[in-house]
Amino acid sequence: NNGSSKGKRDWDINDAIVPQVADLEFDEFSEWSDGHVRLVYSVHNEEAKKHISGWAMRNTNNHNVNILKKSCLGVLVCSQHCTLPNGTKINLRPAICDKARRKQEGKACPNKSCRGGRLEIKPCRGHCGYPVTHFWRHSGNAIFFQAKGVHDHLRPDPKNSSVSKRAFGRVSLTAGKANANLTGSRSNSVPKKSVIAGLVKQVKQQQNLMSKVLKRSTASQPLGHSALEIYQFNACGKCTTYSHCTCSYLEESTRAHQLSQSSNYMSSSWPLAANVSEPANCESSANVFTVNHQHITYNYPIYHATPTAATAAPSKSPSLPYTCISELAYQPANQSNPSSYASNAISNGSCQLAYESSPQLATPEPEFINYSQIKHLELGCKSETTPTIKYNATVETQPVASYAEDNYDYYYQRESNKSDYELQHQQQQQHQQQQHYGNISGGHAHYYESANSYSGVSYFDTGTTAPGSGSVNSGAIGSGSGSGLNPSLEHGSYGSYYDHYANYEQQMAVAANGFAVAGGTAAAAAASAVTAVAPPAPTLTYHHHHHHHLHHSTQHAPPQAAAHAAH
DNA sequence: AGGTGCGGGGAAG
DNA sequence: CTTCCCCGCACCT
Repeated sequence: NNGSSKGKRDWDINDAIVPQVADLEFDEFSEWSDGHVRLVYSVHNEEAKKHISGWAMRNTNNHNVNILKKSCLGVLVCSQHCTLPNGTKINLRPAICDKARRKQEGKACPNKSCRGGRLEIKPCRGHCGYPVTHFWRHSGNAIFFQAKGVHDHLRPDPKNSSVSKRAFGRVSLTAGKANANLTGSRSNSVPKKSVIAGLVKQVKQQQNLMSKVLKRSTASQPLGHSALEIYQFNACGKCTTYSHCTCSYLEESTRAHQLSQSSNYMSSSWPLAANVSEPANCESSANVFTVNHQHITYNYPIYHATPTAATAAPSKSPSLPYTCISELAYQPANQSNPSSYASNAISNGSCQLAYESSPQLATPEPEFINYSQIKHLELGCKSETTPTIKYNATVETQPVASYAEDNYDYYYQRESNKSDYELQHQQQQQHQQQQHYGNISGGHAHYYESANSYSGVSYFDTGTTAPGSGSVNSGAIGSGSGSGLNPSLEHGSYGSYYDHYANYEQQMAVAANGFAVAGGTAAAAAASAVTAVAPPAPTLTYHHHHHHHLHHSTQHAPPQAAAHAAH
């Protein structure tokens, strides 16, 4: 379904209304989705239900119960960047749990031939210098997935890989068979393991201290890299901030990126590297970090994906790569050839998205935007000057379906990323006389087991544009969990699983009634169904202290919702 | 023990 | 005031 089903992906995770997706059009689960991907899974998709990813994604609290946001933790690499016998690099999956991850850091490199290497996090900065983020949203019979950013690191090995086991399996630094093996093999060069252990301990303590002291300032930079350093690795070298970097991004760029990254990863490699100095340059395709510029589009998708927008979207030439929205807005679609991205990448200053350089783990973008409210942003990015968006936008303002950019499929249809990356990975492996390690190649399907009884669904809309939404109004709450469209979707034990957002959607549908019709019968049905309810316009608010939920001035969605909103 | 998600609360801008 | 992230908790595997 690469690029094919048009309209299918004409949505953004933040849209008030996400399109309904026919059962037949659900995507196959993508464990390694990379790049700007939007996928729609069935609510019956076990992996999707678990929000699984091959990447080490950790939950980041965005105080939006309707959209789960996760950010990439990167990979664990050897501080010495040693090479395994098979020619690959240490590339382990960081533990999701903070505590566990902390324990991982500083551990001895599991590579027997490595001398003194220790594991350290190579943070993901694939999204404008920030970690790649994944968003999950349950709606109707579908689970919407959206990824932002392109991982600037290799795929981590599965947790149960041999290397991983050696690294983390009950092996302490001072004792244990595996460790004994490791240190034994290099004992001739390394004086005493106790020394290593001591060093590691030191490092760990230092890290702890650092994290204590510096806390937020280093939060997103576990290794204590300055914003400048990050910049050097992610910005184009021309722009003073990410905000200003207008390097564009193409599908093809991913490949280039991945490949170059791979090689770079092999040779130089941050964070250890003393050659951190080499600033990425847009023009230089050779430069690993050049491609790291996913920009504004991530945060302010060009699309306003309402059913209408989706269908009514005029088909502009899918020529432009990822660029600042402003560029997209202003540049004529003149290059249908992705390979030209390099040259295209240099446009400067048009985008002024003001991502502050403050280190943050998660992406700086607004968590939940009613894009109907921020149409203008498409031109202004997140400009400092522009008062920007108000996230407490209300339904009063109608979504505008007129500015849909149909470059979407081109931009966001990133199914190819996967193969791109695999390509890269493969190449790397072949490049080094690939031996075994079948488990880290694309070979294995999912190293997560599917559980039938998973009940941890949190992000669920009964809304969408799905028809037969008799339960829409009261639905999404508790038991029924919505119109029987998803019988298997139980709301588990987490009390807060139901969707106000759904209601919001409904109301948006009402508000947008006029144009929603174009969305098709389904949408229309939903819209009209809701119309009957005619709920007061809910306010999408993000400032109710930390409870960024939808607040409905009144409830047509009684108890739970009320309780929830009561926060 | 680790993965996952929720949500409080502090901190920064 | 808004936004972000750390951290602890609860629950699950």
